[in-house]
Amino acid sequence: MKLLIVESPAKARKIQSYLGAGWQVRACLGHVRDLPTKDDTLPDKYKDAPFAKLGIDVDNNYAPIYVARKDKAQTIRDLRDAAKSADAVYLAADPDREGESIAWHLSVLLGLGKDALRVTYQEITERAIRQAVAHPRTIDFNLVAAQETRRVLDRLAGYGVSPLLWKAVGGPQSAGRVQSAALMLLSQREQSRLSFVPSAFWRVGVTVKSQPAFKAQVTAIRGVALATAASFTASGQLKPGLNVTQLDQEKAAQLVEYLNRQQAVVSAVTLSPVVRRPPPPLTTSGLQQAANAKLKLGAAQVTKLAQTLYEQGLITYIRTDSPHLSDEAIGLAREAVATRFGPSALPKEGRQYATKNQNAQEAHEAIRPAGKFALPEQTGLSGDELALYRLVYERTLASQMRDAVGEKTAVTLTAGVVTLHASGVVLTEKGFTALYDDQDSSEEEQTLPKLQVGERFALKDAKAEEKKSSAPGRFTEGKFVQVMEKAGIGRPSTYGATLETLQKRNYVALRNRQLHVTPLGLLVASYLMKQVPQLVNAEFTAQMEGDLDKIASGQLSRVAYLDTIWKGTLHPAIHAAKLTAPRYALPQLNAVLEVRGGIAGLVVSGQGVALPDNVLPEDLTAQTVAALMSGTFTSPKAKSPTPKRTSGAVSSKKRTTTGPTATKKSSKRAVK
DNA sequence: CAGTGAGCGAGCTTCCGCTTGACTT
Repeated sequence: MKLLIVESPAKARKIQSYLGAGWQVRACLGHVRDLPTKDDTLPDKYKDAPFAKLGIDVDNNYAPIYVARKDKAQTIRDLRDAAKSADAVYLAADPDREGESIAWHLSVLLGLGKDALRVTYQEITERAIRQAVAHPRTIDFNLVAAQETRRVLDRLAGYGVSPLLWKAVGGPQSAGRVQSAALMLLSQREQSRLSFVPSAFWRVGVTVKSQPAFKAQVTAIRGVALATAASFTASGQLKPGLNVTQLDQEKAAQLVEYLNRQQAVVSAVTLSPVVRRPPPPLTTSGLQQAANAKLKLGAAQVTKLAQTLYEQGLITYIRTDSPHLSDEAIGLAREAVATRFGPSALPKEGRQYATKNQNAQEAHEAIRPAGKFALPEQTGLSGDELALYRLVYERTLASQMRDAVGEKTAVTLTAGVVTLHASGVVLTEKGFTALYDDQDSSEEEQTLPKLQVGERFALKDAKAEEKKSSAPGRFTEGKFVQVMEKAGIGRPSTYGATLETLQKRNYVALRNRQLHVTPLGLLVASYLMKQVPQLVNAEFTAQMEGDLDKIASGQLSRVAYLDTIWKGTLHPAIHAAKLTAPRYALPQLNAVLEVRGGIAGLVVSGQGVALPDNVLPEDLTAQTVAALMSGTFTSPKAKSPTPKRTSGAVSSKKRTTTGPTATKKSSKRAVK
């Protein structure tokens, strides 16, 4: 009897069915050993070591203390028993950095030694599995070193910087390579919104009485362009060096009257082909984004639903960064498309998609229907589960369908001294959009008639409209998962957990499905930016990934790299960091955000007041600030009215606020 | 003398990434 150990139980069942008798396939459920946490009891030799809590002996080549994970005690016992009675043990954790590490930890726990048998495969088919077990290799210790470097760095950074926040901010705060970089991205967006000054401008549109009629916008007067949102800076000024006309209400009204008396002459018609490619098959971040946008589901809920679909064998593994489809999957998808839309809906060859993500590890396939591609209505699912399966199903099929093809028409018209523009798109071949449309349907483009240069039309219904430039929008959970992926922060298995941590710490809160940074979050981000800028820099992770690759290929030593980062950068910054409580000025309100004992407060002309739990920066206006200071403030809208759709991650722990005396009660450690 | 409350000081918090059930609310 041979024992094969994989990570996931679902995978184990599948592979067991391929290998059959003579093999026992078991799952280890991910990592089995880790650095100690405060709940772990250490081996006697480390009990009194000064680095026991940190779990890393920095002065001894950053040697980690590894302990068997408590939550895996039963799993480890089972695997040991199985290994004892096996003739050979094959370690088949996922083919990536973490998987190689898991294989090594297993080899230690099961006493398999340096020559333990390691196997990897890229897809789960009988042929691929048999091929893999026929050609085992040994563990790649450089790759294991790369993982250990990542783990050690994260512990050093997290346990090094978090205590600064305990002292400067108070309360159980936290910082880390991933959560703090994510908080910084959100905080920068919130700050640019806070400082944004909207600019008003007028736009004038008119209906052109052709057959059929269409709408055109005024773009210039006497050759000088009209101001648009893009003409203004974030501080509400016209961009320098820009020659534009800025209408006021009166001038806009004059223009409306002028246009209604004019005829327009077509002065230019530009036709250009439009080709839209289908979106790629789903990855974890793509699923989060699509389910959030189309089904209004929160990150935690998408994960939960997708996990149940995975466990029912309806879709493939849900934590992946690869859009790759196996040949078998492409065949099944093409078959399903042909059945539904006929063979003409398919391109000659199957489509394969490459990842755009530099940090992708590509240990798993894209998220797609598993097995025989059950039709959504045949799955027996209902509600959100059905909707999510349908999304996966349709995105997979769409990725194999033909491009949507059409033509874009752009028209310029002249009406006296006024220049007008109109454009329209006509799809001549619907392609994949017959099944899945990823364009926002609210931005539907109009259809223009065939027009000739020199044609003349009357105008009617001119309308002037005041518009305002708007600040960059906040992120939804789905959108932000994509931002994290693009920045290389976090992994498919942690995007959701990072969002939960930020909410649990009360740095970030969801309102109307948008991620807001809380006052506390602004203060923490501003403190970290000032004292430990290296940690909040999104580039930090990207560079780390490059260096980990060098360690994995043997070009860089683990100790040399950790010395550069820890002794050269992070440790000096932590050592020099000031422990003063952060402040955040709100100049428009003549107010300052401060923090005492982990609770954000507002100070106006020497008077301080603690902010209630659910007050967000967007709530802080002259009126609310006055109400807060006079004690007549009532909390903004209570919890979201549709709790089913919220992520479920929001901490509901009640804080007792200390009222208007919070500032007076300043503790000395927050000052010194 | 017992009960109360202000004031002080000690002890605590934390990271990221891989996987699911086994727990309680």
